[in-house]
Amino acid sequence: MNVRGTVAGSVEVRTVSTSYGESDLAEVPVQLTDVTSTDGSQEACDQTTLEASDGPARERTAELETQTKAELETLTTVTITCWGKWAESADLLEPGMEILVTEAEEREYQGEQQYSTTGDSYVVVEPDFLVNVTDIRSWVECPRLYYLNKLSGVPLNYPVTKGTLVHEVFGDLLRGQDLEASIEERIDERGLELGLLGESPKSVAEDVRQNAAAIEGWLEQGRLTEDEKSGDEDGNESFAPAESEWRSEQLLISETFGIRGRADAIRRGAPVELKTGKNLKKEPRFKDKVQAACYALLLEEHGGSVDTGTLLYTKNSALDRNEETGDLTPAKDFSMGSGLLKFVVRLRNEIAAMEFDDGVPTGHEGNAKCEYCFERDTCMVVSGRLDQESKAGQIGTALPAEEREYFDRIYRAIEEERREVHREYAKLWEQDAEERAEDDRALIDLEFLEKRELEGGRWELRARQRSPATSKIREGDLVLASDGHPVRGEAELARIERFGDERAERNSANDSSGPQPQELVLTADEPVEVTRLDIYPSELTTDRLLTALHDALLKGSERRKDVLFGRADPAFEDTEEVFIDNNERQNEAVTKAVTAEDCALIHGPPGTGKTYTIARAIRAMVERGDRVLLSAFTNRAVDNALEALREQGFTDFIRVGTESGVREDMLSHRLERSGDPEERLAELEEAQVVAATTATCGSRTMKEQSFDVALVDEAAQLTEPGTYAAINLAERFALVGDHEQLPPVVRAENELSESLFERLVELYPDAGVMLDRQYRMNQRIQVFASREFYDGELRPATPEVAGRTLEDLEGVSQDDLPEPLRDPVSFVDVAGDASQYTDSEEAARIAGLIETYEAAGVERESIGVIAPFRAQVSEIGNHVPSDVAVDTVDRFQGSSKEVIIVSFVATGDLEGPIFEDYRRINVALTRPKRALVLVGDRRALESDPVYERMLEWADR
DNA sequence: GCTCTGCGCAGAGGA
Repeated sequence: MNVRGTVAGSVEVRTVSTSYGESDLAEVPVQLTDVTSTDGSQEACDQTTLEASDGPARERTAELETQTKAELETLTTVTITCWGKWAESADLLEPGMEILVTEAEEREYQGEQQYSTTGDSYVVVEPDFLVNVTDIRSWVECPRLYYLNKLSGVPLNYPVTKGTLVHEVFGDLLRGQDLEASIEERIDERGLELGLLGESPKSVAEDVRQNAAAIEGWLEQGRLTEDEKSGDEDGNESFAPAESEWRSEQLLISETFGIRGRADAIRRGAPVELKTGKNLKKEPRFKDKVQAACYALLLEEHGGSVDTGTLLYTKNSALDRNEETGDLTPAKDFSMGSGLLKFVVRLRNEIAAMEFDDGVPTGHEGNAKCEYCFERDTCMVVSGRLDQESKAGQIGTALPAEEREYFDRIYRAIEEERREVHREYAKLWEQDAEERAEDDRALIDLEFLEKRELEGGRWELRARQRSPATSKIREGDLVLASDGHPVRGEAELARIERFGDERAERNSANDSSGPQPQELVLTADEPVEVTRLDIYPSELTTDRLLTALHDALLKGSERRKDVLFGRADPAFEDTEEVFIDNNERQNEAVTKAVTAEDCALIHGPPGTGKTYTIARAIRAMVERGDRVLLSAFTNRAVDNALEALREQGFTDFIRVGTESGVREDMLSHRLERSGDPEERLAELEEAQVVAATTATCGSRTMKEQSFDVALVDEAAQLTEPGTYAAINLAERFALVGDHEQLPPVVRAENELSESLFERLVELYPDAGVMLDRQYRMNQRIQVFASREFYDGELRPATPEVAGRTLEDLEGVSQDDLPEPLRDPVSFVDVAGDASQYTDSEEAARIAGLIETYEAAGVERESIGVIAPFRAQVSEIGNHVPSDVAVDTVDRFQGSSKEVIIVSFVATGDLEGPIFEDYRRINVALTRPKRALVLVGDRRALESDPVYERMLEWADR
């Protein structure tokens, strides 16, 4: 049986003598959460064990969860005895951690129920924490390596790029591709990367060819022996291996062992790992064996039974005949006993236990000799700066206490975010399909339509929704495509190429028959018969935040840090130049941005011409000879700023980003990754202005770039390390934002929810400027936001803006509106229904309001509806025509409409963070130009002072 | 409980 629970006390480890001799054991007090029988017959297929574990045991878990804390404390804890080497893993446990023991034995001892490990058992610490195979690999070599990779990332270097290329070509060969065609294509794809490395396609191709020769020879050899066995003599020219024998690059997740990774290849169910190094020894390198053993464990959970692995060292050639063995091939087969597999799980447990604590790791070295280590310098610098003990020694001086304290704090906060990502992974198997679909994290019950092999051996897969459903899955996303279950079934990492059938979209645009079932087109390495798609959680963002923090604190200039830590005031040059002559604050903002020697802060309330100001500042910087990085949290903001630049006649910029992220009208400026290395490099390096999201600024490519100035928009929506990702690349920086609007989106409540922008604005009021004239709202609309959020400083830029009404629009007559709606701000009292996140009465009333405005001549496209919850957004969507924009507050930020209707979904009380955060209401109320209608329950709104003032303003 | 954008995924390796 499998036993799972939460550690409820301290673990006792001791040595006892048994009939087999001395043995270690650890006694772990555990509060059981799950006991699953595994003694089913051998024939039992995966599906039945699956159902068994979803049955009574799950119900018991649910029962436990609903019990009160007090009740839980009185529950009896049981003892799990971990024998032998498992005592080492048990010794890592701390109260609160989760433990899973497979194939455990149950017995009664002195009236107490006990469990213990058996010879077939595995002990898994924190099983929900998925550890990467490559992390286990570096951990076994030296735990410091694991930290260093995590903290500072792996920079661009040729050996790594070459290794990647050889792997890609290997995969192509397995998929039956022609060698030369594959090499050419793969090198072309990495044009930009090779350009940055200063490599020519010709020499790289030669390198790859040499490595590939070893692979081809080996594949050919394997094919011959297979042919002999099967008597097949069809003389097939291609090296394409028999389909059933091989599988390339499979992503595997183990919910039992808490491991995930992608195997290079699988041959007859056993892992094959490719290494582009040379190894003339008889045995594979130990860390390589460990890596292969990880994949073996993963494959075993997916129904295989694995006892061998193969390592392919492609630098070995026939000339390198091994002295000892006479071995001619680059391949080394080795057997994997249960001892190795268990050792691997214990390594994995060490990482999982260490990551349970989210503090900065101190790190300890393995037995490897530091003098041979390629990471030695980085290792010494990190130990020196963080004042950690190091066998290799330390370089540099330790960070001052306040910086060290800050580093620790932000490190923890980022790790908390990472943990949230891990919780998302766990949900892949903890939630059932319906729950995931309800959470918008999966599309289920898809109808598989067809698969089509593409050139290059990949597959195009098509599926269709049986009924319309919403999800967070979008075009360009990477998803887990499965035939039913993302972890237990056949699953493959796939990219969403197209989402939505064009025909269906066109048909639904003009009727209100509601949403149509959508058609999906995906691409993947293998032809999965897709019936379900799950969002694939990614740690990429947290990884990049961590390296941005590392770079800012450990590698950043002292002057920069003096400013960040409040030890030196930002300095500015003098200038008499006037950049904008009709708006004093905008001119001051551009002046500050251009003359800043450290940093400038531009506070831009709604409609104050932020984007225009940014574009003007960039042009002025370029004129002074500066190379400028333009960045923002979202793609939309980056493209908006570029659009403003283009409107001002400036087009010497390059947009770096993904094809699906960059807006269509900016795609012509997008830097392609593929092509001629020198051309790509020139495009990037010769651009005066480079624009990318902050996430992209943390990419390997962008980290190779340097700038004079970084200008960051939407800075109030960025976490501190998120901001560093951009400003680390530049000497000076200017942040533009509004901390009275939406804060950063973070999963966990922590330090990351305050932006660097906000902190610096408070720290250095003199380095900042607030734009105070807005070009959007009728004066009456603007009053409340100005008073409530901007100390009354916000005012209309011109009399025209102050006095704008619907009457100015062509074909609109205010006389056709009912009296209350003639005022630019009005309130509609709706008693509302009792549901929590929707309100159908409000929705119906809003539909009526839209008809009223339409009757008065207002076009549907000029009207927007804002609701606090997505549920209400779709409720309203069911009531109103599809050409009226209906969205959440968050997604409306940055845009505006002539008429805005706000649905408050407020009945009874106003509890809930959505309403507590007044910044949200600021955003909602400042979207309209000419008319604002508030729809909600007066009594509920009056219960809060801010909303009460809002009503007074609307009532006037 | 609710809001939710990004990112070539994971891994590629030098003696």
